[in-house]
Amino acid sequence: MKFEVQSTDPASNARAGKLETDHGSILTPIFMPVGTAGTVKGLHQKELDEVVKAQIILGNTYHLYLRPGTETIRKAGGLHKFNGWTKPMLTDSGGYQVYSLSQRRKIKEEGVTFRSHIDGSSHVFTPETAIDIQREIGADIIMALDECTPYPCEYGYARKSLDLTHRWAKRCCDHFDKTTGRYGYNQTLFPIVQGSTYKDLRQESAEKIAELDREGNAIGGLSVGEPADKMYEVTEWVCEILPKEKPRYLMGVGTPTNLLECIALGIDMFDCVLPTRNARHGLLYTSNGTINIKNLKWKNDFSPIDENSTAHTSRFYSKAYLRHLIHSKEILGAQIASIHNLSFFLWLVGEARQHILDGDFAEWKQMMVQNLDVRL
RNA sequence: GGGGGUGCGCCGGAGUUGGAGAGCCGGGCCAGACUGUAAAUCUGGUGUCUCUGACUGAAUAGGUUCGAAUCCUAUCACCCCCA
Repeated sequence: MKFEVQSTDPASNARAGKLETDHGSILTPIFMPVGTAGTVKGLHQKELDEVVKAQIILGNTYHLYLRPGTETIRKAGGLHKFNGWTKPMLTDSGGYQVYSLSQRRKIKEEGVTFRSHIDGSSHVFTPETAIDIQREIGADIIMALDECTPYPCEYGYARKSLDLTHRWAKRCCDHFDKTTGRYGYNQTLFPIVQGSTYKDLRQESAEKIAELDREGNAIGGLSVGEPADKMYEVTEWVCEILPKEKPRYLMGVGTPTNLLECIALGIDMFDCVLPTRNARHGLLYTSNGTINIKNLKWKNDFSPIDENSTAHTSRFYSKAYLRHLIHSKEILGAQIASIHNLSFFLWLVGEARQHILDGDFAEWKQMMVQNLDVRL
């Protein structure tokens, strides 16, 4: 993998870059649609590529391991072959499930034991098996196993958890370096900064993670319920320490405003379920604000969903029709709304990149942020 | 035309066989939530008002009774059977 910072914004820490993988290059800053189970819910790969213009998508180790199972993905020839997405992919390690499925897991030094949410069976994920499984899934960028801590998190627990995450990160790196990709292209491993909302822990973590000297670094444990200002503050502490010449990935973030604020702090990569999940639940993002398309006020509004959208479906179909589809729980509604939101997110980071290249990102961001959180 | 039955919430169902319903379940509807996806999910609201409390309410109009959704009479609507 190669990463190059192409331009830096004069008035902030925002940068535009290019990340090259064996499945193609990624122009940053970038938003990565989440496709947990090997699919970005509701979209064909063709739509993801040609309409949404996604450059890289996510998969999830825990979910793919449980279903369809590692063996099936190996037999398919890797996840790219299995789902037909030929561009770059990234897999999360299962570290987020340590947080989201906290009722169903036990953490030990060796690793995490999950009780499957599908059939209740027990499965042990260690740093080593997390790497092995991700080698078999075959994403271009794979993640270290970490513990994503909740918010709020007591200092004592955050301290203990952070030390474990660091030991796991080291084991992930060691195991990664002893193994190779099985499908003939390169993979790269990103370790993850943790430390909850504590400055000393975050700074220590950023230093330790940077010392591992991988090709890119991630920030985890944010967007778990803390106020947005706290998220920005932590991101700022960490970005000051993580090397500038390597990509910085802020995991699980976020809203359009979150994206712009964190790009300004020096983040290059984002992923989040918000655009797809909220789309299915009827919340649409536009440059003028958000729309709850289920609201009565759109019942007879036959204007386009978003005349400024890059997606033809959002210019073609009306608000009233989409409202009807979502209300009726019609599959097409989820599809149109998901295409809409993802198109907007990809448009937004593309615009951000262009404004960084043009040198007026900071002003543009200030203007955009005024409207993004308005409820239309 | 004759006989029998049933009527309460926006809809469907349950329940109430003289003793305190603004009241059960589901749906609909109206809102809200959602951030490395156990999520096409979850939460709340859904008679009226001057709203920490009141008022009205069991098809409609009367009647019996201390007390009626429940019993009686008439009317209306719907369903079933017979002609």
